[in-house]
Amino acid sequence: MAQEFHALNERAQLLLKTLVERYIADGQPVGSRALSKYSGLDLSPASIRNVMADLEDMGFIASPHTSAGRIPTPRGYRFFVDTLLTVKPLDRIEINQLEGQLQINNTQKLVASASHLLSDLTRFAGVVVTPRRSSGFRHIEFLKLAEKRILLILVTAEGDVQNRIIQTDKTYTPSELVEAANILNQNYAGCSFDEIRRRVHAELKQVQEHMSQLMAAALAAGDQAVSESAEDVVISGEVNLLGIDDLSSNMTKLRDLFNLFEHRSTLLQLLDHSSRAQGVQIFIGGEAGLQPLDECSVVTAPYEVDGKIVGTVGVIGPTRMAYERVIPIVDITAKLLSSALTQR
Amino acid sequence: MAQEFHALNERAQLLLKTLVERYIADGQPVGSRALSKYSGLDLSPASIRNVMADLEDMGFIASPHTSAGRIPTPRGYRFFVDTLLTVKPLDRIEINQLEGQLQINNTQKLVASASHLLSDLTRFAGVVVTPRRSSGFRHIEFLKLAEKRILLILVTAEGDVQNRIIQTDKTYTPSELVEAANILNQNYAGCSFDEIRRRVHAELKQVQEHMSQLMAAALAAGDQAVSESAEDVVISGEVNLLGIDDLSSNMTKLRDLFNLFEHRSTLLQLLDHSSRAQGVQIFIGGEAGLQPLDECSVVTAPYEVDGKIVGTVGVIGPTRMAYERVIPIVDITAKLLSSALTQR
DNA sequence: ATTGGCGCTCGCCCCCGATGAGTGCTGGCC
DNA sequence: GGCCAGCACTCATCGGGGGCGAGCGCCAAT
Repeated sequence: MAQEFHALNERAQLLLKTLVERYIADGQPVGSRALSKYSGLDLSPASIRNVMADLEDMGFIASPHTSAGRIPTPRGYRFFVDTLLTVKPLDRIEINQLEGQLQINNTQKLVASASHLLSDLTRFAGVVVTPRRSSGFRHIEFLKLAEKRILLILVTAEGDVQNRIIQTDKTYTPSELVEAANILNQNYAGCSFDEIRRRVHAELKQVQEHMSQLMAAALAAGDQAVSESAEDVVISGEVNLLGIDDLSSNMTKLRDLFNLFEHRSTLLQLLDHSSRAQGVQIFIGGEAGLQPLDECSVVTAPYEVDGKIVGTVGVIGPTRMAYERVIPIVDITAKLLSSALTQR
Repeated sequence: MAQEFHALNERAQLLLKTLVERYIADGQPVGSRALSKYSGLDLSPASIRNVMADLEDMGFIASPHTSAGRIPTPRGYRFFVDTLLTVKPLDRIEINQLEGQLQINNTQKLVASASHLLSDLTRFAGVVVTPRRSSGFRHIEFLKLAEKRILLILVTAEGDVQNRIIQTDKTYTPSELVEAANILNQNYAGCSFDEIRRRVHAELKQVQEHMSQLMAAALAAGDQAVSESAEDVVISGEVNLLGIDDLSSNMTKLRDLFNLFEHRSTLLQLLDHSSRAQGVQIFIGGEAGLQPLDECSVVTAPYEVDGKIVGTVGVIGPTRMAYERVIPIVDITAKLLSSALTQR
């Protein structure tokens, strides 16, 4: 009534805040009585109801049915996280503990342990988009496994190791393999495979026919190896979501959600989207445009190597999650991952 | 009454068989009327009921409540799969199709695709125990990533590639790294790390101090890399189990089940157990001694390399599964995997 | 502007009776 | 002795009806 349309006065904001907090804590629709008790304001339930009606008109809250309390709408959540939420950063000690949990054996394990960290801490699903790989290589090696079976080992510029088995027509001697690897390593380390292919053609006419065959195979394999695992999503702790009653009530929704987890590519789009911005981003409900995420929120943060964003970490949980806890966790994990990757 | 205690006459067997088949097909308790219709025998429901009472006394079937039909007990299932079931092997064409689905890039991918194959075909969860690795190595290599950061690449005897990053105290030159690798490759390829450690101590006193430091680090890393990923379980298609109403009715059980999937080691015990025997093995319900598998069956088969069993493939699904379909699938997958691994 | 009061709406729960599937038993028939 | 029609009985499921209680909107009084 007397409420302006989009502006929320202080009282309304405080009430919205406590309502969202209560709902996140309890999972029960919040009524005017409860709100008058917990808001700190000295108002009777009746007055509260007036404000609640306004909040409902403005689309911040809704009631699931006539005689229940109110619950936040997606828009209500959004306003909450954007302007009402106060996150307290983790203290130094906790951060140090987390740091110890990150395995730094190699990139794959590092990424996996970051994902586990997220899911363990939040008790939701943790997700990490693995670093985008450059298309060049740092080192290449051929190893003879058997007649006409060669193991190709390829170290990317980032220090990741790829490997695959090549079937050849011809039998190569170990020294031929070493020679081929040497040529590639000495002349073309750091180049993209496309470039190498062009230059090998142009510059190495003198290279013996069978050697160039081997190299072609290597390049093709390298191409594929790089493009295949170009970017991937690591998810862990999906199990945790089974315990969340917000989600597990709708069996079909739950299944859709888990199907989404198997469809890495769809998820990747969403998460990639977030790596354009800096800092923690939050997608509430279907904001991402994915139905299975109806009742979910995704909290993400990009991580970087040498100041360049290379991937995203995140948490997927119910919309009704303790944002003030999850946000700093995601934030810190991204930072820890950044620094762990930059060191190497 | 007139029924001998443990022996089932032909009629009883036929009825048990059709009962189990009907129940597997419908998921509904089977009553005497349905059984008299589908058994092929020309018997009235009343007569069927007599036999059913006997079957119940002997513990092969049970009724969930007074006025429902009967469902097989675990013991009933066991008898069914052991002596009543007729599996028809897949025909050549199907097998060839499957063979095409197995990626043979490298062992990890091969195992992963085998697991996917199983889950896709059965619409249950597919599981593969990765091959046990021998503790020796085929090839080792050090690569300098940065000052005091060395990438260790280790090719196992089976042709798998492991990698990890070593932090060193001292800065090594690339040629030192090559030299160290050469020493190891030329003298100790194929030996276990324990053995190498002893022999390096004894034989290479003359090796410079800092070199032996590097090697110690390498050996430690190698040890750990091998033992860490010594044996692992790859699961895929867990999602499929969410759709099975036998399982997803009990939310808590479902959660227990998914928790089991995260506890690889527990699962490993069960699956390892199966790799002692030859051919397809079936665990019905809690036969494995794991509560979460109450209403599940596990169908497994070992696979081999060069005639030696090295791992297990399997399917985890509801006890009420179409065994005559699942069994040949698991069987064939194990054989395909064996041959794919033996080739290399 | 705030608030106590009042009537109203609904979701939840429990009880109840009807329905129907399936059983066990009995007694007669071949 | 095996088979089977008939019958009484049990019990899960389903839909309807009533009581309960939470919470709301509105209004009149302060």
